[in-house]
Amino acid sequence: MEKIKPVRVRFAPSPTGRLHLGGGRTALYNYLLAKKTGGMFILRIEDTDQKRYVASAEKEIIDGLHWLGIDWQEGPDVGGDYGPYRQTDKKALYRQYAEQLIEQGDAYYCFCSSERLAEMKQAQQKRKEFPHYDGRCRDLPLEEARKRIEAGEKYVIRFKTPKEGTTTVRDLVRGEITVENRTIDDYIIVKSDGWALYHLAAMVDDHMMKISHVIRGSEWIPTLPLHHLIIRAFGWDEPEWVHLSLFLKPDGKGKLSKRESAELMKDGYSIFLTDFIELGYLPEAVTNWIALMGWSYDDHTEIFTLDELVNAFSVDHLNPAPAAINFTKLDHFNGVHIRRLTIEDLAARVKPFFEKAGIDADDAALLKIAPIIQERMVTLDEAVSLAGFFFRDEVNPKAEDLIQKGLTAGQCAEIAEKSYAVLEKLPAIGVEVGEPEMRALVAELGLKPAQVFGVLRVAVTGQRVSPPLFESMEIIGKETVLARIKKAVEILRSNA
RNA sequence: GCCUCCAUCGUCUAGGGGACUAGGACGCAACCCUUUCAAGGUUAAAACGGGAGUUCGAAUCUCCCUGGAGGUGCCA
Repeated sequence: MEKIKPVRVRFAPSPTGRLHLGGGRTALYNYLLAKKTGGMFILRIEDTDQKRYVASAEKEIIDGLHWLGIDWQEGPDVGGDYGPYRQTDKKALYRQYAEQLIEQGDAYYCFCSSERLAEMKQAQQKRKEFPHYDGRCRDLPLEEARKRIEAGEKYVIRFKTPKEGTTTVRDLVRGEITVENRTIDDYIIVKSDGWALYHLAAMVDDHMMKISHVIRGSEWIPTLPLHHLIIRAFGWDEPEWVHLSLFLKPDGKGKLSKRESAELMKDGYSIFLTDFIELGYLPEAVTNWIALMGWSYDDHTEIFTLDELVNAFSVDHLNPAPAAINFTKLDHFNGVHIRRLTIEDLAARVKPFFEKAGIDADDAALLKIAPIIQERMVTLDEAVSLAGFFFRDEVNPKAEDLIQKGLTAGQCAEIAEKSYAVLEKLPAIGVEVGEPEMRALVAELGLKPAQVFGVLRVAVTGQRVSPPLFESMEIIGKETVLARIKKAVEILRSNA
């Protein structure tokens, strides 16, 4: 196996909202590459946009990442040697770098008002030109600009992109990306409020934090040449660029957006990472699922733990094509990972869902129930609908459920009564003692097993679909089982 | 509109000029197992967007078209 150099990578979300699936995957891949190469994974908060800042977002991002099992060696919460890790703590620093660019002639002050800019843009659109700054302030003498600033005029700082030739940047998943320089706008890098924009701040940070690989979403490809030009203007080393494919809506039409998320929640899905907790998904499953969208290992391996992912991960198996997310596949992964859990683990993970449903489920019982519901669950919350009857004092079966196909209420009542008689004589009810006796009864009555056991199942569990009957009865205990059968008989009689 | 990226079953994908009769997974269908529901097992249906070219040979390389996506903010 080839020896890979330790990387320094970063996940740099902006705290403007909730962490979604795409962000989670970007963070995951960064983490995976760092772990795999014995490198460093850094969390950086890009909060220079004061207007869109959401106070709770940083915590949500951290919680979501931790839930997936991702941790970092440097970040706003854990510190590190290359901080600060929050961009709002570095305003003056970005400013200083912007000034350097101006001194070098790679950037300039621009005094154009937003009104003029808007008009200009409109005119350009009319002429079917690509929208770009027309360069009015581009060649303003620096002295004059400084005087205007002293006089109190408002200004921004723009990067001076070359207007001739082409720029080529190499992306590790797509190869070379070439654009004509005239199509790269003179982007604003410092706003009139003095704050640096992403294009400047992120490049400064990546350089100062010695980032070796920038793994980010492909929505950054259009500005990649700009970033390349900025780095080159400073004379810095360029990181390796890795642009990840986008996540598309399940129908493949357009990228994920918040609009649809409310709709999704109704179906038990979400695009926000932390929602999956209450939806009953395992972090193992979500990780496995998102890891396999845009990346693959070989032509048949699909089930991975986080550690296995670390081992298997490689940037050259990244796929440039956008991927439509597929929630039914998530369901599949969740089922697989639930079945991989130990009984103790499953019991512990299912417990909060019982609590939320107002059911006081004790650990001992949970441990007994876990094995018989394990292979029947897709999501953890289903444990409640599947096994709630174990904990309820009473069960209220519906007559229509009690009555089996091809039988009358009276016949079913009789089945229940005869079953009661058989079970009553037993010292206890379970798979060993109980099932043989009941099978004998089935033969004696000349009925199908499904009919007899069907009556019993609904009587004891209150539902048509349940975990295995005799295992269930064993856990419930003889006394309760008999009481429930008795009640079922009453229900059937009154419906006869 | 303009710029850029992308293109294999419905979806996620394997594929790197001959090993392709295009493989796996989800989902779907059938069957087996079965007291329900699952899980499991077996099987089936299902794709190289179109056209040129390069080559003895193209899903793989090139070009064009088409389609899709992203960007086009004093957001990130």
